[in-house]
Amino acid sequence: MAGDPARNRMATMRDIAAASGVSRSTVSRVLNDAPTRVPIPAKTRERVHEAAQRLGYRPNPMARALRGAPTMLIGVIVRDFSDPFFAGALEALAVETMNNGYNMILGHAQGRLQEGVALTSVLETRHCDSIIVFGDMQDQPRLLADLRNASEPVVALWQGNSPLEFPTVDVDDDAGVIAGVEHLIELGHERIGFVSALLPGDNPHRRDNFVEAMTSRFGGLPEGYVQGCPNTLAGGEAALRALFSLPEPPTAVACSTDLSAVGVLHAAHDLGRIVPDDLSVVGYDDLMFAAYTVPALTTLRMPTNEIVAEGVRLAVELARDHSASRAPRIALYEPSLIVRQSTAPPMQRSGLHPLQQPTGAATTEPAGRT
Amino acid sequence: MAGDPARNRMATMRDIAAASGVSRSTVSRVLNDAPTRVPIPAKTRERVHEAAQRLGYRPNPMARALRGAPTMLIGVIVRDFSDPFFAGALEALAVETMNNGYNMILGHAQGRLQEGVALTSVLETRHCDSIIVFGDMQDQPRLLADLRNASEPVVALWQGNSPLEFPTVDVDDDAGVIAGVEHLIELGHERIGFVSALLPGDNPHRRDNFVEAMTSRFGGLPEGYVQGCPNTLAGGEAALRALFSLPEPPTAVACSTDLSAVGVLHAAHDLGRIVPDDLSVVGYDDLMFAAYTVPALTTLRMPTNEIVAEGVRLAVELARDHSASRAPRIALYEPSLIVRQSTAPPMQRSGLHPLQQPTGAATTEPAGRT
DNA sequence: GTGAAAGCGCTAACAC
DNA sequence: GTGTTAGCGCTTTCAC
Repeated sequence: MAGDPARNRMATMRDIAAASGVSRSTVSRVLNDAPTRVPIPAKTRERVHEAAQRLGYRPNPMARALRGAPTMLIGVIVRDFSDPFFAGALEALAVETMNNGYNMILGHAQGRLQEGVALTSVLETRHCDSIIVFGDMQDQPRLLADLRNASEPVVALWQGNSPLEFPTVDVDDDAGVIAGVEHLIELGHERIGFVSALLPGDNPHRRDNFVEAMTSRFGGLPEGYVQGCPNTLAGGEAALRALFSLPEPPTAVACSTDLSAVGVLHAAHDLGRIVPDDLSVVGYDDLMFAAYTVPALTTLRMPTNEIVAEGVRLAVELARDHSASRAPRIALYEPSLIVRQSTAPPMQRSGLHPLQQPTGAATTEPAGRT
Repeated sequence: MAGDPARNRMATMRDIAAASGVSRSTVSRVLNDAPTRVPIPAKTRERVHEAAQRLGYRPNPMARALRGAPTMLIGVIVRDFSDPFFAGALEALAVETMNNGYNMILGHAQGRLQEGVALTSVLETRHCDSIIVFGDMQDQPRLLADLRNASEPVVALWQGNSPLEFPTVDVDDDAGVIAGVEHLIELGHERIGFVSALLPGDNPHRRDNFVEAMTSRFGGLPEGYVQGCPNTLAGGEAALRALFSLPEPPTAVACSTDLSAVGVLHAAHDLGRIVPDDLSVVGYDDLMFAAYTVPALTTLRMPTNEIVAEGVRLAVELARDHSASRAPRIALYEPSLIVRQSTAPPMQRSGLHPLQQPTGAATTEPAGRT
């Protein structure tokens, strides 16, 4: 009665060995196509495979891992994926890890925790072959320290301008911000404001690039032209209201994220300003929604898939090749400007005080089907 | 020379035993606070703990799992999280699993594969204590069959109207659709169209509810008033264009997702229709962006956090209590209507052919700060 | 050509 | 009070 494997138990090599009349080692050799000095006869292989098939055998990854085999798991630590940009990048990551035969195990570094999170509370690391850190973690010193000491290789994506501690893949924010500003300048704008949506823990890298670009171009920047805000729709909204309450508001606004840019568009609409006639807006990220805002948003698109692919490639390489260099280094990818309907030359009414009402009738956007 | 543990190796119980002069079993007992007949003296415990601390000991989860201990991993199979709704729900899931002391391991059911995906290619299941399926998987029969046969308990969230095969938590779509339609009817609308954005593999549940509600209310529905489309911004856009090319277009449109509703708003704007004056729009999902569309979208909000919490609770319960019932059953949660600025009473110009140009000057939305 | 045996790190039943 | 031992499922020498 206790002869065959209990109905509920997963078939093991022992079961196959019993069923096919060979020993466990032979089963292992056959199933793994292990190199063997003298070939195992086809008949034996046949029997083993048949039994494995019939019993629905699947190797136990835990037992393999215990013997040092890779778990084929990549740990991903994410700071905050309510951010729609990260949500999109995360999907790319899921697909890419799968294409490499890995699964993704997700840890969530909730920013709210006071003292800082320990790695082990975010991710049971010893499951993973390597770790990908996703987003800026500068306000999680404890976590970073744990990562530094982790035995698994760590790869960082979109680390902002955190100090370079791991092999890193990121977007070239200098080039992106400059491309956005250049675009506005070419259109004839000079009074260009900046909405600096701060990701939690992020240093204002994009903002600094903006200030530098404007300073080197125009020799300076009016007081109040850079507005910091949280990276939310409401944040962008508030920032635009602040910009428009300046004595001489900008004719164009560059935003450090599309999320804040959508808030800016909304606020402009509320204030009765027509985009792009009264105000040009440039975003950053090219979220899915950017093409469908009213009007469609001019923005910077990062090569997200390439960045993610390179990150996964690195993570896999470091996991496989224990001797590969884990030295901090960075690979940068260029964003590209996507021009849509939210940018146009400034209207010629330089003398007009910006807080005066704009002309009464709103003009309809050009339909612009893409 | 080979005395102390190799520099690079993770400390094991054997090391602690050696360092503190006790046996491995004692170490295990102390570290796990195992119930013991005769108490272990505080001094011994002290020594063991100290050694563990000093050596940076952390238990090897693989070894534990091999002995049947839970892995504290919940597998999550997601069909498509480019859908912003799923992205949001996924974050709730990540937080909730962490709050329960679990990590989430993510598998992505890529719809593109011809034959259908096998569970094992999506998720190395034997890592997980239980599995949560996220979204409708009807077009993945192979995957569903594997799930049915899986030894881990399976919980389904947002399964649409797939046949009930697992313990399931979902939103009450009947109530949601009816609430949306009732709202439009109360405003005075009678010509109400429906944009049925189809999630991949989804049967048109929300659509059927709509048709039923309208039929029972008005005795029928004009030809072409239900437009199917893919669940994308472009899909919603195309659907609205189709509705407006009907001889008698609707004065209001209910959409089965916010994503399509944003496309509808965009298309209305392109067509020179003012929302809500010329057209009322109701969405479904209350995406983060819904409050910031132009104009802000009236929509249905699901109690996402509650649904997710219940799903995780179930998954954890089934993982812990092997004898708990895994019988298919469903828990439904009610969505609630969020009224914003995209709905209003229809304009009184019933005779006007809807393809005539609307009045020339666009009227500015009421600012409506919330 | 194949089997026996050891051991990965941990736990639990059973000694002493 | 604590140590010994066996075994979770698998791989891998080594022996026959």
